[in-house]
Amino acid sequence: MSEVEEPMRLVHLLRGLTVELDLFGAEFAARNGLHPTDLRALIHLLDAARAGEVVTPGRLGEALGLNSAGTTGLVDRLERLGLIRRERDPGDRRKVRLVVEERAMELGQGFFGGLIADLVAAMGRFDPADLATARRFLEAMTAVVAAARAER
Amino acid sequence: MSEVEEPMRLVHLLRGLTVELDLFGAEFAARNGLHPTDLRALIHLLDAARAGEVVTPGRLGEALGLNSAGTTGLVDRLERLGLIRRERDPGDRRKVRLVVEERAMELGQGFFGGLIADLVAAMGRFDPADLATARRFLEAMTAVVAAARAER
DNA sequence: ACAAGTATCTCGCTGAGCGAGAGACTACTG
DNA sequence: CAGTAGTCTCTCGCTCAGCGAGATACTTGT
Repeated sequence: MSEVEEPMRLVHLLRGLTVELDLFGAEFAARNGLHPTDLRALIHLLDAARAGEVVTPGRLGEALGLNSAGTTGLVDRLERLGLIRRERDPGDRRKVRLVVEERAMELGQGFFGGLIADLVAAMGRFDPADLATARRFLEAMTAVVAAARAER
Repeated sequence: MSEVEEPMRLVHLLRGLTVELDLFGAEFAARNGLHPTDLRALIHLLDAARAGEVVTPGRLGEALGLNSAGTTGLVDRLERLGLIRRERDPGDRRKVRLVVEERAMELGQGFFGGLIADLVAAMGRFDPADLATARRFLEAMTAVVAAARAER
């Protein structure tokens, strides 16, 4: 194995993996009458809910790279689908809290649940030292991409 | 480290990495007056060109999940930007060959070039055995996602 | 009380992508 | 070989996600 070939092979693997994950997400979204943006929003909202953070339309729009008008539309859509609910923040009445509904959790479970279980099962076939190596590797790659993004 | 925690941490790392890569791509696309779809198309076309494969609008649309009308629009856009050129297939005159222009290669280089160099440099700080492990890991995860996609 | 700042929403618009189907060409069948 | 079915691409009309500009409602500092 040449010293140049192996890294390139890994680069292509990384790209291929992101493509597969994107397609998986897009197909899941389409099957549930969502747009890719809706799914990304849902993921963001569920992550925040699990971390106990309050999400407002402003924060959500910023995370997804939408302007305020687009964000209002997105929130309208999610609300119409019964995935979230708007609630005025009692402390600062300019703000709106986006509350995740039960249905959204179930949808998220349907999306992630099976895939995560499969991924974890596949990881079970690696020994702990290898998983630690994989983790170091992924952390290094993520740091590189994040740095490239920040600098440009 | 618990036996359950480490895999979940890896799952989140994988997701985080794909998010970073997506955002990187989206920002690059926006800066060059492209839509995310255009960039995905460009990547597909460059991959095919490197592999010496002929791409037609039909194949491209299928790869990106677009219908024929959307594909025509996409190809129009890429042609207008001077990234590709349409050529009738002399063998089967129903088909159109999408020929990648020099400008597209340069754009692709601008997108991938720097990032790939950084990724490869970061990989250089791992020893070959670790890279082999990372590769096995990525191949396993890609296979899981591909299988999940195929089955649903 | 007033000005400046912040969070969200409304309005009108652009354009990506869809469904339906037309047009051009090829391949199969009797 | 004619006729018909199949394939590839494109056109037309439409829907709707997301944008820019600005209105509205509320908060904060003076």
